[in-house]
This record gives sequence, structure tokens and C-alpha cells, in this order.
Amino acid sequence: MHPKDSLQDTAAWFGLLDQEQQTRVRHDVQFTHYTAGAMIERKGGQAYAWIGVHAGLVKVSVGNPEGKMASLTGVPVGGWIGEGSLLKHEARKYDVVALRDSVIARLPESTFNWLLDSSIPFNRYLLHQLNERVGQFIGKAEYDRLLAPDARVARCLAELFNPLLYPGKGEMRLDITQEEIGFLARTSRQRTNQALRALEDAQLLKVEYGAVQVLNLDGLKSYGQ
DNA sequence: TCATTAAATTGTT
DNA sequence: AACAATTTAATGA
Repeated sequence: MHPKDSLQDTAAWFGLLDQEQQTRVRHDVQFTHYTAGAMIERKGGQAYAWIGVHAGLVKVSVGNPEGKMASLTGVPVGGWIGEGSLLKHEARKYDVVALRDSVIARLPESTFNWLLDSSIPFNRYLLHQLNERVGQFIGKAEYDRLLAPDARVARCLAELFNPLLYPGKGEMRLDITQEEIGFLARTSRQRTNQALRALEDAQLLKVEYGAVQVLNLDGLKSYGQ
């Protein structure tokens, strides 16, 4: 099946549009495949499109010339990012990297702005998303510094399962390897493995082969606090 | 459908 | 970081 036929599945806002708007979006959206580790957007680059994760898994990070990387966010299928740079007409503020083979959807800036002008539901959706992001960012400021690795892993997972930002069909299960979780939480794979089993003992989630299933999302959010 | 093999992921040191 | 064990995916009878 062609990717454009499944926009409905990976863009929660698509269903909010009327026929004309859907037609134009379907026509304007472009899909690009990235292999694991590939740089999707560079910090400093001009923002010309809204970025949607159609398949795979992506991380947002800000790297510095040293090995040090600042805090980052994972974005699973269904997540749309980069509207900040688009709205403010700025250069990209973060790097976007494919954690595994991924398909990225790009909605051109002109189309994005056209939707902003023509669709109230779309505006409402964006407002919702921005508000949710602020909350996430504030939470991150607290836990990022002085929290045990277990708690960092817990928070990273809680973010990935945010049902508002990433509507994964209400499914509390995500295909992600422990190595990938390690990249997001900035923990070694071994430490991630330990953390996951600690969280499993706490009945917060279930670890599966190449996937995790969340049992208690609120418990994850507040783990270690 | 089942058995065999390779590849990916996890568990342990 | 290296290695062993386990799970999944692919292949062919």
C-alpha cells in the first residue's frame, strides 16, 4: 500500500480535515526513507516543512562538539514535530536522528500555514499538542538532573506513550529494543536492561522481545519522585 | 506445516 | 565490551 493511503493512521489530525484539505495534504506530503542512524534534520538548518514519523522511531537531540548530548525526546510513529521552528520561521533548534529505519512524512510550510488559516480543528489540535509539549518540557527540567537511571528510563518511556502526542491507537505497547531505549534515556544497554526489569518488578510495565508494554502509565511518570 | 538456519535481541559476566 | 542464550524471521522440504 502506498504511504499516502495510510495518512489517516499516522496523522491524528488528518481525519479532522475536510475533503478539500485532505486532498491537498495528500498531494503535498512527501515521504522519505531513512536508514538507522541517519540525520533527518540538522540543527541550524532552515525549517521548510512539518515533520511526521510515519514508520520507525526517531529521536530529537541537541549535540555539542564534545561527546556530550543534552536531553532529548523520542518520537514514535504518529508523532509530528518541528512546528515551533515553522511558526517562528526560525532555523531548526535541534537535530533529528533516525533511531532505526524510518519513513518520514514532510508537510510543506505553505500547506501547513494554509491549514492554519482554513481549519479550526487543525488549530485546536496544534494548540493541544503545544500545550502537552510544554508540560513535558517542564517535567524534563526536573528529572533530568538528579534522578537515578531507573527513573530516567521510566520517564522516557512515559513520554513515548503519551496518548495525546502520539496516538498509537490506544495500544499500550511499542516496538522498541532495549538498546534504543538506552539511546533515549542516555543509559547503557546493560543499565537499561536492569532498569526495565526493576520497572517490571514494580508492575509498571512488561518487557517483551523487542517491545515493551506499559501497564501503569501514571506510575511510570512519577517513578522515583 | 514443520524443521533448519540465520539474524536480531536479550541476559550475564 | 565480549560472549552465551533466547526469540524471531526466513528458507525449503
